[in-house]
Amino acid sequence: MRPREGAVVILESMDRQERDKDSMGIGWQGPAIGLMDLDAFFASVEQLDHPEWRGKPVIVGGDVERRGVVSTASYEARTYGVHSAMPSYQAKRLCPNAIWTRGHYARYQEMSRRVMAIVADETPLLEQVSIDEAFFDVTPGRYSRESPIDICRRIQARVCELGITCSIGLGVNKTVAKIASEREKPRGLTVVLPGMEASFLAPLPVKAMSGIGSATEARLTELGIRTLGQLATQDPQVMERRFGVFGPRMVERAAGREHSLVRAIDDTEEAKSVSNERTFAHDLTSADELRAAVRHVSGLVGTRLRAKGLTGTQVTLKLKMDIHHTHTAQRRLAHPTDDEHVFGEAALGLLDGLWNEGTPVRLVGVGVSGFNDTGGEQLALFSEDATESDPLAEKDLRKLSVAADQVRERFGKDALSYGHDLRFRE
DNA sequence: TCTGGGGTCCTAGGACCC
DNA sequence: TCTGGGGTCCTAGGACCC
Repeated sequence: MRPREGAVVILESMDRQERDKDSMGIGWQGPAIGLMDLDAFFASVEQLDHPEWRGKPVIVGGDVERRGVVSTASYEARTYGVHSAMPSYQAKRLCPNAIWTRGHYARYQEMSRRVMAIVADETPLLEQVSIDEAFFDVTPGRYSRESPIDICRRIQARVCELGITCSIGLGVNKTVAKIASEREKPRGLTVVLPGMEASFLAPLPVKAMSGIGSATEARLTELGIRTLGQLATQDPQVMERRFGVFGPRMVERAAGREHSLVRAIDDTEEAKSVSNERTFAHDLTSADELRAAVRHVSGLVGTRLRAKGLTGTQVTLKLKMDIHHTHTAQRRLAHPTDDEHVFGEAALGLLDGLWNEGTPVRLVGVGVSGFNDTGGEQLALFSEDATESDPLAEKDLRKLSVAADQVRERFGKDALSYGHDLRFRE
């Protein structure tokens, strides 16, 4: 796959001569931050792996029957109006002929690692922000004297060789780079030259800036603030009273005055929490079903904790009754654990406080956090909980969990299930 | 036949301590 | 005749991101 011709958009007012000077790497003043975003990433990998799907609408997402949503739509599917986070039933209506797949996450991760390795090879300082996005620092003179624009072009060309494409935004800070990357997609390179950030940002709606979602957008609209230009002229103190620490930061970022640091992060950085959740095709209403679901989801979390070598002391139970009503409860454990028999029982203990028998539940989530904590030892003195006060039984149950991991590892994740797994329909 | 699943960060209120 | 105020920790919920 070749980079598209003519997709470079340089937002500036320099004349030709100035631009040539920049190509030699001496024209860029100040920091140069890039944001690389893979184009329709999951769908593109599917099209790479299934040549017969190329040029056709492909949707990676959940089943209609399971109340799923679209994860990624290929550009062909987008022409029908399909986009990420759209309920699958809507997408199916808009584009009945689309090719559907639930996705292959391990494969996306593998491709992601190869892309990130390319970026890391071009500049030593990168901050991976998700599976398909990374900031990188190409400030002239810091790691190389080369033009930042040339480095971006080369990253795009090398990613293309993998069979997928990316878009890049380049500017003096992260806010500008991120918004620029969305300007021209797919395969775009949008450069906001130093000094141009205020005029680049000013006409854009506030929601274009990451960190401003629909709730903040609504509150800003109430104040008559619709564009980043308007946001940039607000009194930081007034904004702090209304929006907390985020207020003044919004103003700085909207004005293009943010000073960003690219923090070296890769995907091996330790997570702060591990959680799984399941939405059910049909709401759960009985205590039996619900308890079985909590145990099942706890098992998913336990397997991942053990694979990552993490033990935590904080367990969270999450129940979603309907789209607007979600409740969570947390409990601290006596000792760090990675065993669902321990934290799963604690999660079941939280159930009583959150749920009244008969209330329909559409989603059950279980999370474990507190990975650098030794646990609430003192509190354990008062624990009546059998699994917590009988260390021998606890150890035996963990052996069972590890054995189950190994069976699933060898024979597939459906090879083994506990009795409670059969008590509800996922 | 009406919106997933994986995360992070911030805030507000209550408990508790001094 | 009586309840301030600061600090810290914990918990629940909300906003946001991809």
